[in-house]
Amino acid sequence: MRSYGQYCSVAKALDLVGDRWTLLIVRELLLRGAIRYTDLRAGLPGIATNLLADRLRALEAAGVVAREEPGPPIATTLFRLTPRGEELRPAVEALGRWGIPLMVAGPATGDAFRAPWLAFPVEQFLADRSPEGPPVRIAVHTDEGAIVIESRDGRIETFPGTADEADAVLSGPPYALMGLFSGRVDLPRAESLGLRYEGDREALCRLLPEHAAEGNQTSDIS
Amino acid sequence: MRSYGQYCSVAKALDLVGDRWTLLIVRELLLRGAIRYTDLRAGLPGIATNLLADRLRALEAAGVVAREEPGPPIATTLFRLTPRGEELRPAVEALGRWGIPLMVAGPATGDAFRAPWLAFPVEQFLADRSPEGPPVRIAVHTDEGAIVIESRDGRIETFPGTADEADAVLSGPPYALMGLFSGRVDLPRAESLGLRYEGDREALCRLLPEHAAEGNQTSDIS
DNA sequence: CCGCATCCGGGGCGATACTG
DNA sequence: CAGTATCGCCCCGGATGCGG
Repeated sequence: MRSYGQYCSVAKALDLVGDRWTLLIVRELLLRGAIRYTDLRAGLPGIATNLLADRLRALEAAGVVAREEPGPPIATTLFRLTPRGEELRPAVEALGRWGIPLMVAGPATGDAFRAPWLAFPVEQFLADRSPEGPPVRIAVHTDEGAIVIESRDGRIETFPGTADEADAVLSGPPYALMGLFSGRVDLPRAESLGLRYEGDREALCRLLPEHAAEGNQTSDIS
Repeated sequence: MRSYGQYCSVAKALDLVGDRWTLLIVRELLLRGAIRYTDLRAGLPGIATNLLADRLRALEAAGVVAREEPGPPIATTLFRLTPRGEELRPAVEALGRWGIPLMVAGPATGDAFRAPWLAFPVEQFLADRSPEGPPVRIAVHTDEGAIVIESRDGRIETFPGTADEADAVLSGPPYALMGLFSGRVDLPRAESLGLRYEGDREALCRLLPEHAAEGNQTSDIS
């Protein structure tokens, strides 16, 4: 990209990661770790393939991304963030936090979706209300992938992929999941938006924000 | 800007502030508060005037910037961040922190500079080593503007402009100031880079990082 | 199939000139 | 002072090709 030509740390940062798509590439690498070019591309719906190659080269030159050629069990190239690239996490997370209200407002028509993107809202909204309790694991399944939400010692973490032993399994359209996570709708209302769940309801409500977890008792004195 | 079309909070944020120059405009508004179009432009060397107008319109539509028409003592328009725009501060500061190593490395030839941009490194590197002491105020003068660094109750703040009653006054080229603030060089070495100071040396060394403040005693037992 | 390179059309961007 | 107007250019988007 063309440099801003300003002796300012914000401008210098944007000289390296201010290009279109660049911070979204960093997002994918933060969420997915070491990943192949093709999977990276699948996580960035809409990007042109030549742009992805260009950006990866530029990020490599900037010391943000490293290319990894594992020996022969694996025949492919992996891309990963360098430690310096990992240091972009606070910046990407801050942008993600700022964008959450725009996401709660609902998807635009035609918006693409990938399950790992839920990590930002999850880590923003969910909190363990019984931090001393045993670790809890929630699987989230969508049409476009799955993530696992784990809480141990009161800390919430998310990972892409499925879990063998989950205490509960959530599935449904992204907007219903977002409503539930953000506390904008409660569980019954989320179900009317298409959400389904099975497993330990207590485990689920332990992590959900107060409003979303309301009515978690099958019979409750109103 | 063209939307990324992704139902992700980072992508949604970048849909609004990911355009070229946009986050630098937010930077200026964060550093300077309510400000006129012309001063905004002066704080963004290199921007094309039509782009600034376009971006301000887009930011206004996005609810990030508000246009203010003060009554007739003042005959001009002021631009300021809305509360929603102020919430971008963590994101801009995180990017600024990430960019600081690039700034410590020194300016590129031809880089423009404005004094308020020092706010990010100052708030990153400086800390009050005598938080219980009386408030201290350092004026920083450069060829391209001045800022004031204030510490009270252990908290460091910076403001654009000059101070009437400063405990010390620093002046010199940006690179020398950055070296001193970052602790890369000590006071004598900063002077050899063109830095000048007058006033209370103790007050200065109270805020500087350890290495920069070395040799702050006129006669010291080595 | 994976990881690109090439080509081409359109629009965002940069620089300058001009105006109410 | 606060923009608008204009015009190249290059970045970006989308499609296709291609070597390993």
